[in-house]
Amino acid sequence: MDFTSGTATYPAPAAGHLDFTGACAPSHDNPASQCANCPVKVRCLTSGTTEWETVHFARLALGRRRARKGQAVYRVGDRFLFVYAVRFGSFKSTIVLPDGREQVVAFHLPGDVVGLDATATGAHPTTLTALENAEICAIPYSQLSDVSAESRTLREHLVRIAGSELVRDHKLLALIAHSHAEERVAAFLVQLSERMQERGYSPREFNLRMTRADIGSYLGTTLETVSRTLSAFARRGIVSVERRRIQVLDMDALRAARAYA
Amino acid sequence: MDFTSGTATYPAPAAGHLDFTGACAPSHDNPASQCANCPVKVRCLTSGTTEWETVHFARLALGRRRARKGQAVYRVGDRFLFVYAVRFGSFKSTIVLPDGREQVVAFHLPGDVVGLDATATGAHPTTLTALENAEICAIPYSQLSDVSAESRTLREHLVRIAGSELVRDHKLLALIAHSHAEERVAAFLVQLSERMQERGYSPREFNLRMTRADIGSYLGTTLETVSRTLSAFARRGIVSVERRRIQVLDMDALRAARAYA
DNA sequence: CGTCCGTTTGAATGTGTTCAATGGAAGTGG
DNA sequence: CCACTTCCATTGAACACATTCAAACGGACG
Repeated sequence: MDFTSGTATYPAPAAGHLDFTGACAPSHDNPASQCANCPVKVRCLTSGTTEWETVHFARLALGRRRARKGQAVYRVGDRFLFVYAVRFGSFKSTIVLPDGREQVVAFHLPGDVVGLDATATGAHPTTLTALENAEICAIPYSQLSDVSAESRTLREHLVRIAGSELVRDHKLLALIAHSHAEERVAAFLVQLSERMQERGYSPREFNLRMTRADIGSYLGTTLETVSRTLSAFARRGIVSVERRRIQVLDMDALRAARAYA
Repeated sequence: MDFTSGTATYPAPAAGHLDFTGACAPSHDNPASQCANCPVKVRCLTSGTTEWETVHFARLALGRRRARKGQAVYRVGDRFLFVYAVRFGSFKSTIVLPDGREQVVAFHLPGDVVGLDATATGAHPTTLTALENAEICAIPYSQLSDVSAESRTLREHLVRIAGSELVRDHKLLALIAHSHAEERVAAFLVQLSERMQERGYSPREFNLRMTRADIGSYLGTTLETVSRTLSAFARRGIVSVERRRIQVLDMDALRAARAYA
């Protein structure tokens, strides 16, 4: 994680997007220019579209929104109007259990497109909460649907985003259903490490932006178990844990510990 | 389940579709007539489309396929060419764990549309296996994408199908992550009961078409625990269990036992 | 400077797993 | 058509793992 501080040691994306307090207009920019400069465009909706298609895409009335740590972009039950793309910062998606507790179902990093699950009912089934100060791009879904009529790439990309989420959910399901706490935490760290690397950050050193409770909820255990497991990994020299700062000392051992893809 | 035998006691769909050995052509029917007569069309892709859109939909080269109990329609890694709609019978979707074991991620009933998760990579991430003799409709995805360019309803329906799956997965995730075995089994039975009712069958009496091992895998527990839990419910008079035949004797108690939506 | 939140660690408890054996149903092949 | 085989389900007992309850520590923030 750690998308706001400048701790990336790997070839980081142009540092401009880290400027949380920057002077960019907060909403309804021209999407063509907005997307052209967006550091995460390769992961976003426009990925793979031709120039011709980008013209159509430019018709979208995109809006940027900032979210402070702990703030919700949308909540369970909110009317579905926008799909969102993370520009920088990180988020968690949670559902509300019948007893009122929260269950984390996903963590989102820059470039992730979020909210398509709301197409099921027209209302958001999840709450999207910022884990740190962050910025997100709001894309009107009805307009997106219009534009996708004229672009096969975009049309299929929309379904592919949902499909990718399904694949991830199934892997998570398998992880929770058939592995022990240690394997879950290892898998979580490896997954995070890989996602960091994909975004140009170090896969071996990063900050967790979520609490132990969030991780525990996501992995189907308790915060105590997460804490104990991290300590155990540290004791064995696999990682170094210092509050939320994680250093992977032995990636092979970590991968071996997860026993899951 | 029990979609092949004639045990439905509720207003059942026209019995014609139960004719597994019927004389219907095995593939490449005219979709217009095929869909018009399909007993599950209200749940399928054409749901909500106007007559005008149905004309476009008729361009699709649909193909029917039969699957015997235990046969796979597609396997992990197979190239993604078709989306499938269950006509009758039931299926399970499984992923393969690194150690070779199988993990059930979904059960499918008539009208369910399956396979969109393959859009993520162009290859199927799951194996689709028939739990009984069944029939399924194969829809070429590229053609579907073409047609959806001209129908907003179909376009959004495609995304909605994936979105609905996401919502179900998240609920399953929460169930496995934060509840005990008894609640999981109760939730499974209630969910199945509701899906039976939606399809015009009795919500209080049905056959499980999957093994205890399948249920256990799906619920993140073992077959022994499933068996024990069912026995416990039977002992308390909540259900009657006779091999795979389930009778819900006290639906309120069953709903209360799950403590989950 | 004080409070609160998040994290770590300990100890006891309980739930589900694992290993094992049995019984029965269904399907196969002679 | 019967016998055999195989798969599926049930139940028991010992064990292991994670949860729960509890306390203490440290950092962050007002």
